[in-house]
Amino acid sequence: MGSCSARIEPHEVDGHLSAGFYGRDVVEVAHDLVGTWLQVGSTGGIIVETEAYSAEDSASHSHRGRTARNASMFGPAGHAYVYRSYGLHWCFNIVCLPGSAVLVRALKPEVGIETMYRRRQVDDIRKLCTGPGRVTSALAIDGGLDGLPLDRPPFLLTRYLAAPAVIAGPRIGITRDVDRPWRFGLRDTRFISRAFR
DNA sequence: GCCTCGATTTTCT
DNA sequence: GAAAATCGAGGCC
Repeated sequence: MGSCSARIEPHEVDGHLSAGFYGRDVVEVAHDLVGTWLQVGSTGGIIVETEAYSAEDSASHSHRGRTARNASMFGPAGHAYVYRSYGLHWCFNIVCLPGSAVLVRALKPEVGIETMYRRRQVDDIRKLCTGPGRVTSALAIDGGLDGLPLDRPPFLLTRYLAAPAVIAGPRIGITRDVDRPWRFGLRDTRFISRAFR
């Protein structure tokens, strides 16, 4: 049988990004997610900032193995990992290879903007989805969505910008492995949580 | 604009 | 007991 022929995994199915897209090196996926469309229910926008966290990375929740909180990081690629940060905020991640995930840090708001203003209680569009805790607040993401697949409602993740200009730099808010340039951002946008150096 | 501080869950020492 | 992949408010310049 012809088991030696390479099989090309499609990265999109009916417009949705698929398991073949997510099940790659987390740094590549974090880079490639910049410029994609993320929608949850009626709210969403363009992903403009991400960070990669891998299994061999001491800044990652998965570094010391599986716990109740991080179990979704060891589940299927293309599912959500949602965790509580600093006891208050939720953070939304996209699971890649086992023990790795991409943190979504910022969106450019595009749809459901009035709903997002109502949820966020702010008057500045840059405070809607600029920052990981703000993204989950605006899109109503909480622990109830932890572990769910991203290729069906309430999620919608699709390619959007054709050839986004992506820049890279060190991650934010971590104390270990601080020098890895695993934060990615869209170059020409004001919806980034902090400037790249 | 900058800085400091406090809220609260999860994990580790 | 303390630190962590954060945010918003209040004080100051």
